[in-house]
Amino acid sequence: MASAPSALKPVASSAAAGASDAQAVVDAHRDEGTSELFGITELCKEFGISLRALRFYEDKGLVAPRRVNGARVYTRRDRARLALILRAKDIGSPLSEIKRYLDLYGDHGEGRAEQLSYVIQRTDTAIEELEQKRSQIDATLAELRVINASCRRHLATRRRSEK
Amino acid sequence: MASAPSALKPVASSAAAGASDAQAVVDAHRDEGTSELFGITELCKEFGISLRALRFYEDKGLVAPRRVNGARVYTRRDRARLALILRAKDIGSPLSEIKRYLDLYGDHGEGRAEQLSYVIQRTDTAIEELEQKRSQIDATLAELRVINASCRRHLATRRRSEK
DNA sequence: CATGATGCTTACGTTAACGTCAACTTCATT
DNA sequence: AATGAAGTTGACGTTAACGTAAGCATCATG
Repeated sequence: MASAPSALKPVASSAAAGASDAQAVVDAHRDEGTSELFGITELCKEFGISLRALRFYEDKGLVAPRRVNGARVYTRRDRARLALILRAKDIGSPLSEIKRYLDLYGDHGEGRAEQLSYVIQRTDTAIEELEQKRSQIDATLAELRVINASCRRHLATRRRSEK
Repeated sequence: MASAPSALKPVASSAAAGASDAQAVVDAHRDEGTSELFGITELCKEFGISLRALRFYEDKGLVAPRRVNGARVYTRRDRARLALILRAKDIGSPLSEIKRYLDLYGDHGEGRAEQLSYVIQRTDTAIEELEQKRSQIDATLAELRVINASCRRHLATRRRSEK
């Protein structure tokens, strides 16, 4: 709630125009496009985070940019991962969770059946957890609306009896 | 996401049977019922938190139980506050936020018009922020479902070509 | 070639949210 | 009176997520 404006841009939908946003994001993540590359400051500015933070995420193994003469070079995929990281953070997940979380976006399609069902399991539980969190938010929202309405009523009544 | 099962019980709806859950929670919070009292271990067990944690929340001014011979005694209101605190935590708000947040549940109805509109403002922005967070969760959910479905498809295809 | 600008690494500092101890006090029992 | 359970207050340790500062390499430019 105190989280910065968090410039979470739509990750520039890439693939088919018919694909849903979610599909696009997932695709973008898998895409190892060597095409567009980004520098660290570039990316940090775009997402409104500090250099230190991004390097920190790297230390934690959340992103792994290539190096060119020691300098970090980020691909579109790294950029997509970063977007996921920041969104997950805003949702309130700790980085430790996010790391395991990110693996899910990786290579569904290549692995053996065993790994596929593992991903299915993980996503299933992740979905459940998120749905729970969502319902918590809904409950809080409902209460806040009650308070808000109550205040507005009181205020209205007060104004009537004032003049 | 790593949050414990979080035994968030419905706070035992109190008032009119017609009132919504949200209304009941808000009412329960305002109710300074001297009736039911709780000890610290009792409350901690009920909500599945540590003694240290609850005392910590007190240090931070989130709850203010009465003292009887130095020992903490919690009212139903304190209990309701605790429920709100834990839910807000699960949502991902830091305690610092939660503190200001809790004031909203306090005394809408008594204050002067000035204070009423202040609460309205605060709730308005809080509602907006929560709605944003909610939509972030929705986006993530959508993506996870895409991944999940994709894996299931792959798995199905694999099984077909296996025999 | 000197000079920024940009980037890298190492290391220490910081805040939040507790956990863990240690050293009592209070209360109910034995 | 002694014991044990439950509670209290510090004080210190810890983990997460960075911020800040120091010192060094690289690269384009005047």
